[in-house]
Amino acid sequence: MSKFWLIKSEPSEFSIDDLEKSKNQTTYWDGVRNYQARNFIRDEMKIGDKVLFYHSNTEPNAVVGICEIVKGTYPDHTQFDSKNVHYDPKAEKKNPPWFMVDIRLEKKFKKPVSLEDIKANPKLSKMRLVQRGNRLSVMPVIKDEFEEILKMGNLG
DNA sequence: GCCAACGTTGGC
DNA sequence: GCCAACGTTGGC
Repeated sequence: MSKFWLIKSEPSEFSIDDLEKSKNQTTYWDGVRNYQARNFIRDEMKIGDKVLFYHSNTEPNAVVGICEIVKGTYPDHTQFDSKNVHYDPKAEKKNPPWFMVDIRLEKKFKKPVSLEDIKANPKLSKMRLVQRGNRLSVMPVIKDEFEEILKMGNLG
């Protein structure tokens, strides 16, 4: 039974177009440095899970595509790389704190589903994305919400 | 650019 | 373990 997720990225850092241009339209999802998000990645994300790709801090903020997890959780190598912005000097190789998965682009929305549209849809009012003070870059989404967003993006 | 809402850090 | 100070996220 696969699960559903939403992951955020600032398009200036890594956009869905960057993912589209990546080899095999696949990338590793590095740089998560929040324990709650880490727990989702480490403990719950599985190959075959579906992921909404969300652009944050941009105009418009929107879900821009769907991805699939194609490689399960493994240590995020950037935590050990002192030249990387995500370097964590406290990370120990024997017991790495940070993990990542690989995602592959499945579909890019022709019409992105904007945050505004999501907020306007009562069926989506319980999504963590629209709840107060939410700052998680990785969050679970329930099946009904996932399918509703697909419909809104004309992919249902 | 502002700032609310968090998470993290570190002194005690 | 408390909590003030600080840093970050991310919508607006």
